[in-house]
Amino acid sequence: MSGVYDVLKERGFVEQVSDESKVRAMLEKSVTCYIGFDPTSDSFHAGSLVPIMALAHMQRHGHRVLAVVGGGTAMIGDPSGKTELRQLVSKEEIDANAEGLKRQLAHFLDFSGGTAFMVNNADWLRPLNYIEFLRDVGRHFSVNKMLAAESYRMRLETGLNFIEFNYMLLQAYDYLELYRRHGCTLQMGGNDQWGNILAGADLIRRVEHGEAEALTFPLLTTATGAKMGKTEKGAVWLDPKRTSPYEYYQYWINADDRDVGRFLALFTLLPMDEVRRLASLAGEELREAKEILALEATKMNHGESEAFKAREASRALFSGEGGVDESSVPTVEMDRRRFEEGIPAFALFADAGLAKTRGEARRLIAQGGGYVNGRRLEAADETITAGELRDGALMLRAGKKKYARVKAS
RNA sequence: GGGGAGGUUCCCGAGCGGUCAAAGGGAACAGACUGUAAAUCUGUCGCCGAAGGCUUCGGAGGUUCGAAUCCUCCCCUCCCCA
Repeated sequence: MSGVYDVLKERGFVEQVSDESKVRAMLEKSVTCYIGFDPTSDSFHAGSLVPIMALAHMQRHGHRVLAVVGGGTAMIGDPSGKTELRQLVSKEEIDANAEGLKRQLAHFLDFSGGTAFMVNNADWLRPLNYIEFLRDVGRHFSVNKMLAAESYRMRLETGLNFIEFNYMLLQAYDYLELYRRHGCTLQMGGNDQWGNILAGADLIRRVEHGEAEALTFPLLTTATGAKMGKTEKGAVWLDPKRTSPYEYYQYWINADDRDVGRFLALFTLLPMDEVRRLASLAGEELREAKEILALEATKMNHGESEAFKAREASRALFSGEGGVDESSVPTVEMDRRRFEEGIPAFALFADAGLAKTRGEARRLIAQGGGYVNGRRLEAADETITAGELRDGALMLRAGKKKYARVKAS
């Protein structure tokens, strides 16, 4: 169990720590740590992988980890790092979402051995009595201090309402409650949570005279400045129904050169020696590193067999045409009669999801970015007929990288 | 509660009675170049379409031959004062 701290540090997980030497010493023995997650959706996306991987490391090093879903706080909305009031979510939705999140966490954490737990802060937040809460918790908070906090300062310019202003108290109270219930002495989170986490550690000190620490992760952006886990098409979800393993794999293999080393360290469990070797590859060779990154990251989330399937599909599609295990490419079903009648290419692309509108599909094809079975289309209104079907399916390609298989049924 | 400034297409931001589907920038998409990377260059970037049509400028009404642009009411945001 020794050395998680160094592992986390070396792999790039550490942005700020409340007290480095204390935390390091604390982690020599088994501790209980927690990270809060927002149940505003029933799936995580790649942007949440840093905290998830951090928990995975902690558990692997013999610590107890708590994944806390903010069933209570999600009803408030955390203002940190946001410029606008967040959408409030209903209770029912939150509870259902929490279930989905737990299933995904189970790919990274082992919930069976009594060293990983999922708890919901709704359990203690919802029954709270306002008056008591103000007396017991509220009195420990200085408004002056809160206003000075980085997380609120930004919002002070655009406006912050009272409900959000309370978020810090609730999250601090979470930490206190977890300290009491589970002996939790380390809270981790994204760097935007720094203020909230410290507030919790502070509260524990004041109320329980206990010692609790804080550790934050860097907020990642890609080398081009994009948010981690976002693509033009939206978030990269961990849920295979929202982002297929193939697309997930593609997200990683498309990583910017400059991100490869960081990503290998953060999102795979490969030994750091290997990570460093891969990251030092230059030029075209770096593609090998990206392939490993994509494979390993996909394995973590979707398991080995899906990861290998995704790699095969990806290799086949990008190494020229030819035999592809087409089943791993996103597939859309379409009525066979439409092919028998003949379908205009632009309609086909739009309906297959490769373009949002028919107009966009027209443009795509007109600009030379539309392919059917590897043949570049000349005109957007070209008619595609059943004669083009191969084994009852068509392989469509939009631009260089987007594929879709259309199956006639 | 009083006073002021605003809400424009994904974002920022011009427009302030016709020439506006709406400048400019960013993002995004396609092509060329490449290594499924970046950078660069070119093109595209409301919806349907062959022409042409249709729906947009916070919401609802109104004035006008004609409104994103003028008027009325409403909603929302920010600032100053209470």
